[in-house]
Amino acid sequence: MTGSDSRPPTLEQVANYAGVSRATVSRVINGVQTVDPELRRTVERAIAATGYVPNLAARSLVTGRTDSIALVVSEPENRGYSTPFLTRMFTDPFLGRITAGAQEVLRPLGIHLVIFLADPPARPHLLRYLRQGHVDGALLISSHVDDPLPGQLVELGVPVVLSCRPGHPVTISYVDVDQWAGVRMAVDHLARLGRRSLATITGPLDMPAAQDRLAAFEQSVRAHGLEPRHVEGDFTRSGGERAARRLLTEHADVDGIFVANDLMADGALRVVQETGRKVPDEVAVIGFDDSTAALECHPPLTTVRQPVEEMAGEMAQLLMTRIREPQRTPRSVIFNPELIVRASA
Amino acid sequence: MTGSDSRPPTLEQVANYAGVSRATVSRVINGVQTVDPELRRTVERAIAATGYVPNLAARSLVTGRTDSIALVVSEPENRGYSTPFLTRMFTDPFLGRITAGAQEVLRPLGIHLVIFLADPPARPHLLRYLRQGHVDGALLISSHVDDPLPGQLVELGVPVVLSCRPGHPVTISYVDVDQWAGVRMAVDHLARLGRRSLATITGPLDMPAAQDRLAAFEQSVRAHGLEPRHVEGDFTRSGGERAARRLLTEHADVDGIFVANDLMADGALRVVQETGRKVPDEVAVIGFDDSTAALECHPPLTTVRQPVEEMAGEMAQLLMTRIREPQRTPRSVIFNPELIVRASA
DNA sequence: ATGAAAGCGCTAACAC
DNA sequence: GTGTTAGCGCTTTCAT
Repeated sequence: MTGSDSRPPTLEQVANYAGVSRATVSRVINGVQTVDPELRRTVERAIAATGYVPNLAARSLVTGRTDSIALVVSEPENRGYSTPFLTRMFTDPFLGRITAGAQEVLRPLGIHLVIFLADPPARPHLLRYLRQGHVDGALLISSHVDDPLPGQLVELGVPVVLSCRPGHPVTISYVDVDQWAGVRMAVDHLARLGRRSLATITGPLDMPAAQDRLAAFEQSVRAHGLEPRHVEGDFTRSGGERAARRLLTEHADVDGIFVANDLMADGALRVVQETGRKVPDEVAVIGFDDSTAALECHPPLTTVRQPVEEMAGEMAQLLMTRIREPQRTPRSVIFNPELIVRASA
Repeated sequence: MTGSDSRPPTLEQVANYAGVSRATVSRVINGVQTVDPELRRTVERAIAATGYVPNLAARSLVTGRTDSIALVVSEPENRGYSTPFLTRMFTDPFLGRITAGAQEVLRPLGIHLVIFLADPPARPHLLRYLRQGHVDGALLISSHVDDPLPGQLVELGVPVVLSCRPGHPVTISYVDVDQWAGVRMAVDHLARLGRRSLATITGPLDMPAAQDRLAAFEQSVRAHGLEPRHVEGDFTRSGGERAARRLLTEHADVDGIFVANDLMADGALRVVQETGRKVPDEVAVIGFDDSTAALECHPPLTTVRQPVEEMAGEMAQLLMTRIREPQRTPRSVIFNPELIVRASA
């Protein structure tokens, strides 16, 4: 059946071929148990012979479901990043872990995960895409504090789960790591190593995660009777280099640095060593994430582990229950971080 | 209209609201010109008032189109990579450039681009997804030589364009860079610098692009009367480090290295310098891609530029014409590379 | 320029 | 356990 027929075979054609009704074929396709085993085999042969594939649009029109959900990575506006959005997304192992974790949960459910990268010019498309019912719901990653997307989606009635605490209060499920606990672990570790001149390289301070980590850093450092310092970075490797350079210039005496993600920590590590300082003896460095980048650092990076895969899996689960029971009030889940000690601190 | 109605408004409801027929509303929605301007405004008001959004499934059922295409990144089997597929995909800036280039073309056409990462466990899902008509066609990235996916898709009648020369001859459009020309530029440059002991770090040798670059390297080096050497890498940064370590052990006299992509070149650069060799004076290093990673290398990387964004744009264009005119024979387009000289060679 | 009506391919009641 | 039937929401002839 090397289909040169202009149109693909339909349920009806399969039914005719098998000498049964459309309903029976439909039942076989959908795995309904109440079908005579013999008839089922007849139908299955007919399906194979005709090369039949269900038409999704038709099914979706009647069921109202699409069995696919979107993983949306959104950036509300172009800030002064040196690297374009798409490059950043495809340079940080973070997204890969999210995808893997979500797929793990979705795959057994027969749900497709489609990835959607929404930089500013893509946003109108994204909204259309989601409103049109291409997907049953969305996992939303990122979110600068003033990202309007979460609100818009809720208003549109699209089931959504966020990847971290929303910037503004919205009635919405989210999953996050206990940022404060994680940062405190890092700071305590630095203090335990006897470091007294502590600084942090932050993420973009318009992102909730970056804000949380900075606030937690400052409080934890003060709790040790020390004076916190910080430089703003942008979560990229080269941003980490730049920030470290600035930090070492402004505060040459720093002996412990908490970097808000592993990618920047990698960059910072390089710069610290280029300036002739030994890691970890003269300057200890701790990252955040425990992504693959942490292992590729020289020396291997001590870092605060986020269970990203698990978190993404939980997001998927929250979303599925939200899709199934839209009126239930949103739940959120906070995960525990863990300090992974390697060679950099 | 904060829709607490269980079902979203339909065309019919808009028509009733506006006091016209469904056909007229449909025309307004689809921008058909033959509509009285006044009526059009009435309809537009009705659309706004009801908060109407077209139902994609219904439209798609009748038009047979979905106005979205998939960007599929496929890996046929798990080879012995040290890094998992998803991590690799989200660590190499390559995919981001592909996405950007494709979006550039697709966006003005109102076509959505959805990304689909297909590691081995996801493949059955992918096939179902594509067969079911979720998308009008697919841009297929990657392809190990024995990837069955291109063939399967062609057989299924899914319009496809490949990102590089297919491993096996298939009647299929593809876009590629002139690998031979690019590699020759790199080798000629090394020779011009007086390097006589040349080696290459290759990609996984089951990928056509890696094979092409190795073959081209060997021929170009021999053309200079020199003896080519090679070590197999895996296109990742840490793979580049490992390969470079092996290379320097086996051939301590190497003074020029062509690395099959920028990411591995970054790793190689690090290792070369760790062993006390100066770059470029003692060892010259040239990469391939001219991705953002090239600029972040220390020193900045001399590399062979692939116009990835343009190539992806061309892929999108080829795919769209293939979708519109399925019977036309597939066309392929080869792009010219360019040597970007920076500090590493 | 507008409306009426015929499906697109499928699922889900409902009858048998 | 199987078939019949009524739509799902939209586009698109075909009349008017």
